[in-house]
Amino acid sequence: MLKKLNPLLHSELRLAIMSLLVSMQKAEFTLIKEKTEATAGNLSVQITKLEEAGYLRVEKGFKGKMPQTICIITKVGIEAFEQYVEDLKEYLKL
Amino acid sequence: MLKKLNPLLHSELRLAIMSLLVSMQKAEFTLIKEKTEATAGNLSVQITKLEEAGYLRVEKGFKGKMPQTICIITKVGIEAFEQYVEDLKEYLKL
DNA sequence: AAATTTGGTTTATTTTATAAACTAGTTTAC
DNA sequence: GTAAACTAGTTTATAAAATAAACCAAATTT
Repeated sequence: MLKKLNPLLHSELRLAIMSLLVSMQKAEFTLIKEKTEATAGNLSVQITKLEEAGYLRVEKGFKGKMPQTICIITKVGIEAFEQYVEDLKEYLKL
Repeated sequence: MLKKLNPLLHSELRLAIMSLLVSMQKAEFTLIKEKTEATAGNLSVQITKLEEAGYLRVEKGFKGKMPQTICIITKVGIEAFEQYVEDLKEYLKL
């Protein structure tokens, strides 16, 4: 019947992050923060969870003198997202 | 940008309940329990939340001598479900 | 050079989901 | 006919998750 939804993706903020990255491939922390309107703390926590799952990679560097965190979606992440979409479609009757 | 998802519907079990009711219009507690594979306690709690939101109506009666709880989806519930589907589509890029 | 802002992380709190325990009655087996 | 097991739930406690608040280090502005 209905498949169990991936709990890592079935979260509004994490889904928004992944949705953004599916379109853009990579994005800065600050951009993700603007687009999702999340607090920095919440975003930091959720990015770490996605990173630990291997759904994205984090590259830390500097932009001028300011620290910069870039998130890059992985193949595993893209596949998980696509699977989640398929599973959800059955709930939504699409 | 991305709309805020209705938190009442963005829950795996509650979404499964509503998904079922969108197809069937009404269903017994026991049937919903079988189809969703939820525990009775969890189901009871989530049905109450959906009822309090006016997304479904609960009718209590007896089937022979056994108590019976029937859930009937409301217009408000159907509309909320449809709106949720529209909002989610943007996250899923459908 | 003090105050504010940027770009975050860590920790604490609140909310939510889930399971365990309980209630009330019914059916079955002795 | 009564004890045991089952049905159909509800209530309460616990676990997990989301979120916010507090913090840190460095940069920028005044």
